Amino acid sequence: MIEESGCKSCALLFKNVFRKLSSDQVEYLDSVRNCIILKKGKVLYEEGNRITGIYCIKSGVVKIYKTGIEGKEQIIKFAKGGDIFGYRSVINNEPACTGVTALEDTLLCQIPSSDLFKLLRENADFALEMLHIACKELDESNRFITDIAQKSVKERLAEILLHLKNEFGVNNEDMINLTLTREELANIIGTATESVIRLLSEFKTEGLIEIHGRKIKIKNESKLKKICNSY
Amino acid sequence: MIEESGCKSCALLFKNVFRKLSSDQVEYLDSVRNCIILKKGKVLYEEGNRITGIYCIKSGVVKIYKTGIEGKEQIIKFAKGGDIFGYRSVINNEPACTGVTALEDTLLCQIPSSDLFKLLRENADFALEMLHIACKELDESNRFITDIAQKSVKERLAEILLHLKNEFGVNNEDMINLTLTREELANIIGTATESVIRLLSEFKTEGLIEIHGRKIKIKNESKLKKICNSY
DNA sequence: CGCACCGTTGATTAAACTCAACCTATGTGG
DNA sequence: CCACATAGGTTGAGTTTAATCAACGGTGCG
Repeated sequence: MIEESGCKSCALLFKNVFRKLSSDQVEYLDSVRNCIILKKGKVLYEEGNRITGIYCIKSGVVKIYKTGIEGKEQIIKFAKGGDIFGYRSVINNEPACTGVTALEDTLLCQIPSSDLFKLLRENADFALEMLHIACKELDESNRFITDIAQKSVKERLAEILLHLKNEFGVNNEDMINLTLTREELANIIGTATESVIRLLSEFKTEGLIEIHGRKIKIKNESKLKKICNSY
Repeated sequence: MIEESGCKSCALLFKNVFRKLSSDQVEYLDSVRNCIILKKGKVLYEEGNRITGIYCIKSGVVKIYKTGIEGKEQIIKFAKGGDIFGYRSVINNEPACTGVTALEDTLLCQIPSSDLFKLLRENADFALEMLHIACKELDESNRFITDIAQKSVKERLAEILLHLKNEFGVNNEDMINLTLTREELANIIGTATESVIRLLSEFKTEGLIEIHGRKIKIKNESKLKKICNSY
């Protein structure tokens, strides 16, 4: 299962932030990283923990969330194969401002902070690429603010379904390749679980989606797009 | 009014991102920057515009906002003396994802993109500092998401008043040093203008704040903090 | 003067939350 | 193997919150 052949032969190397590293640097990365297997449902770290490096996902999916009023979870984003996370806390040398939990069995590598800084200092292209990623996330967060502040729950749910399809794709039955509980869906768009349930069944009644347990298939994408008012 | 003595003698140089530059680099910065005076109410750029460099504020305040449903403005943040903005679009080489308008007469410098990249490439400390700033903003945006998603309008208004006091300070009469219209306040917290008006007068009735036109004084900070459930 | 913008208030409506009950599947310990 | 607990899902009723619509007053400016 864990064919740990090293970063050099990692299929994701050429797509992710580390593609800017020299081959010597990739070898260095290989020598300092730690591999972690995180079983579905397991917590990698909690908000407020000190973390000692950034994480890079080889396979699987995690949710990244903040804990708000009375412990209510607010999902900020997901990370999947090739994505890095945890860099905000490392760069700013602060405790984690989010918690991370696996949604599927997940294989990840940790790169210790000091080694990350070493690489950032000796490779300007790599540093620029990191900056790139941070700016991209910033953009996404700002869009999200606008959406939550201005759209109705219904519009947001339609949008998040389209977004999940886009980000995770579909399986051979056209089902979105990420299964979330109703509560998790609610914790993305910032609403109550019951509201998600009611709206999902409304979408289903209108023939926009198909539901099989936690698997969702989008049947009428253009109508969903009309509902969400953007995308 | 515009004592343009150059970056080297800019009082803000030692507080902002450029403090990591060498003195040669500061001189270079000085030679490539463009100075802009932006009168109160004037638009610097609109969402979707191509911008040719990043901006650094010498004095004044601008609001940075996205345009959402039916043109409704969503204020993402403010920028004041020493702050930089516009770097997201420059770094990612994309059209501006926000608009910028002066809330007061504002003096700013523009640093052309190519010169920014030159400095980022030749000075790792500077690049790290930029990364730092981006990560800090990312953190703020994520907190904001959680707030908007989970808090009531009342809680959010209380919070933003405390936040504005913190960020802009108060004048000799204890009034918050930033004057916004009721609509602008609504466009920060994502609500209707009328709701802001009603809640402000409620806070006033309860003796939490004092209102003189657009000037607001916080009279009972601890009670406001209780209302906003954090801070 | 008259227009435009801002602020305010009241009445009404609509959206979404909360609470409560109940059902199902799954897993656990006796 | 059964009894029970737990977690997730669903539905209905009632309530709360906040948006919308409408009217109106004040202020400043060309």
